[in-house]
Amino acid sequence: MDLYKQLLTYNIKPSIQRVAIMNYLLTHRTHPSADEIFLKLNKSMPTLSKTTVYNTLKLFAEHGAALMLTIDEKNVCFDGDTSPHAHFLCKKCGKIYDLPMASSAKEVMEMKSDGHLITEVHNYYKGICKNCLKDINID
Amino acid sequence: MDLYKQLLTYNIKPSIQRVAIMNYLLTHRTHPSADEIFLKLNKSMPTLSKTTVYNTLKLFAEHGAALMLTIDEKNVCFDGDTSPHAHFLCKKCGKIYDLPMASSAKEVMEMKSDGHLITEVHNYYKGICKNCLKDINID
DNA sequence: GTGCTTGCAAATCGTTTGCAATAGC
DNA sequence: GCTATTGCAAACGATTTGCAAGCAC
Repeated sequence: MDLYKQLLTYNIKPSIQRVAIMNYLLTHRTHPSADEIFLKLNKSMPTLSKTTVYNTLKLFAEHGAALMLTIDEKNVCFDGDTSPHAHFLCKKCGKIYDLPMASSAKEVMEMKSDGHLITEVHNYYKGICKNCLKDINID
Repeated sequence: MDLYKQLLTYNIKPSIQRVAIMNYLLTHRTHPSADEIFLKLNKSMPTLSKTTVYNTLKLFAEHGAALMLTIDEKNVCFDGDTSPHAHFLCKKCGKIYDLPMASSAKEVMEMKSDGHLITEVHNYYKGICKNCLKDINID
């Protein structure tokens, strides 16, 4: 399995659980919370514990294998896509969408960092998504 | 008192508690959490309740009188400065600093919003602040 | 005196911790 | 066998809720 190697490149020892969680992240680009991942995977892996999901996601984030998003004030969410991109949270339906990151956002910010060492860039946008806008217009 | 009028411009009925909390936000630009505000104000207002602090901050955020920041995964923080600017969280000392927002970040993003209606822009940066960097270099 | 605001106590819920059982080299 | 990983149950802590008392116009 390919995910095995991929975890190793991040210096993460692969285990059944870790591979399953990474696989979930990469095949479900919905920016799930730890609880969502647990609930879904628990169906096919009944012995999986919530603790392991939390431990694993934290490990992934620390090793750069996943992004930890704090866009939603209720839950921390996770993203298996670590390439630079922005996120949009719909305040109506709660979905998180990917958006392209403003092209030079990273470079511009390094100039404006005021002497701080920046290691993470998070661009969050909030509002009403196009699907919810549609529903509102119909009303 | 000036804050009285200011709250009214946001359609917020001023009360002793609300004025005190807004005053704290405007005189302490440290991006405090609800709990921090409560602990500080409680000294001079012993009857103030934590519930009121939470209610008030939520009200402020809904009326655009303050920003609700989710940069820190532990606590929601609040900012009385509602002008467009970015935030930097130091992973070592936990302090949140203000940074100028990349000049055209807002405009660029409206072009790239993919049909969603954007009402809030949050630019978060994380890393090590210049003061903590200094300490590390001395070691 | 009606409606909004406050404040207390309890509940909620996402997340973390302690620790024993287990798996992998 | 030793070390890292897992999983359960309990703890934790930030935030919310229910509701009664207080305040303002």
